[in-house]
Amino acid sequence: MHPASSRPTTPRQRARATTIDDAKAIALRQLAEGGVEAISLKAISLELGLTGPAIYRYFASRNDLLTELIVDAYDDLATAIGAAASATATRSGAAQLDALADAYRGWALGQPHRYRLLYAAPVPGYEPNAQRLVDAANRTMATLIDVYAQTGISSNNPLTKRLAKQLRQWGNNHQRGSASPDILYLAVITWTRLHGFVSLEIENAFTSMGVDPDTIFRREVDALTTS
Amino acid sequence: MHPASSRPTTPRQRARATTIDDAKAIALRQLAEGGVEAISLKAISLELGLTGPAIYRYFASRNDLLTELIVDAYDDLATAIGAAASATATRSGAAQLDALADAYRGWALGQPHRYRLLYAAPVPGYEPNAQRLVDAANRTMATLIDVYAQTGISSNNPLTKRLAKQLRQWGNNHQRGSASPDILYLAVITWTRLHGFVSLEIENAFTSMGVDPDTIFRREVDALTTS
DNA sequence: TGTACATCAGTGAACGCGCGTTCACTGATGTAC
DNA sequence: TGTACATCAGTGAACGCGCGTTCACTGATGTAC
Repeated sequence: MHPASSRPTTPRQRARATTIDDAKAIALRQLAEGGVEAISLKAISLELGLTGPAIYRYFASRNDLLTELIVDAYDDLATAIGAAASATATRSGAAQLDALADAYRGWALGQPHRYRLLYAAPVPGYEPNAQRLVDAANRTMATLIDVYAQTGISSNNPLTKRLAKQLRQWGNNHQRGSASPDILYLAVITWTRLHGFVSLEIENAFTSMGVDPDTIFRREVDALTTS
Repeated sequence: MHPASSRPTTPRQRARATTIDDAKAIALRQLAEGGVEAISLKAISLELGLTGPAIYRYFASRNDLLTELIVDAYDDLATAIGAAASATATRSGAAQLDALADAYRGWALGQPHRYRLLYAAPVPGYEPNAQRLVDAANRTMATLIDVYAQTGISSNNPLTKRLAKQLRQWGNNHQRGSASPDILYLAVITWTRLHGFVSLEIENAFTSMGVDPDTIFRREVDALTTS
């Protein structure tokens, strides 16, 4: 929750970390209330009781702040699903997957603005820091793979050699070389299905249909282990 | 493609329809190049060779233009998947579903900016015209249901009475009362899975993983008919 | 422990920008008799 | 077929807005000897 204040030493550094956290909190509120375009460095600075330019002591540019927020969100989501898996580590694979899926969905429903931020279209002129974003996304994915590997769930759907090779390569890139292609494949389709469901749910697609999302979600999660 | 010019009678009406179409084309280019926030009424008007305020003869507000674009996109997508189904109407249900899925994915990959527009977060202060958007989304969904009903595919996964009732109600709301709950359920999860896959693919999630999207997509579509 | 210097937070003025939208208006096109 | 009127497209001036960002600067806090 407060990565910027994780290693405060001097008073000045502590004050600085606090200001950064406060600024991010305001930015998240702006995001929740008005979408990405409502995030304004100047407005944040004024709300902090400072003048406009002061904020540039803390963020080099608006894009920098956005990058921070996205990275934080990825890390936060990864923590949430990791925690859910830890809490159910002694239970069956299916139960662990249930917990993982619920954690993912719960995180998104609880803070839809942050979830949208993760998968928002790339802002034009936003290449700088792209590596940080990719890294953060990969950390989240790695957590998902870890949880999956831990469940002991396996797929009965044989992969082509080509796909298996690609998946193994991908696992290596994530320092997850030990994970089998089957697990990696399941992680991928779990991700696409969770994202599809959840991203529609946060736009209220199901409530406007008059259909209970919980029931369908449960069935979709079950389908992952029985296909 | 040109809904505004579908019923031109007088020269003046034709000129008007042409201007509207031109304006929308420019808006779509702005969308493709810079995202939603890059769509500007004033800039469109100037590019049309008019002065700024002239555009208000054609669109009452920026939100109105956005609504037009979204409705057009829904209709266009519905047409695309409907056409794919018609073209394969004499083939097997699985083949029709393949065609449907490919059409959906192809439409999105071909114009990612318009696909994003469909599922973009609601712009704050955007309630007016909400009904038009809901109607357009429903038309698209109705097309998907029709195609599914036509394939003759059925689910072997029994639904709870409660879910079946909700689905039937939902079908009635779309003038699709004849469709069975099984079909309606399949339509829903087809939608969530297609959306999950495609929305990640247009953000290049798979290419950055080094995994071939075509193979996984095919497998996911197959999974729909064998679960 | 005290002094000299370096670092850092914050100020205030200013830049250029493009946006959505309103208003009173002119002149051209279409319509009714 | 011609005239009187209504409709409509487009103009030009103007509004208020908030934004990101740069720059030269002051004063406070921290650091080295």
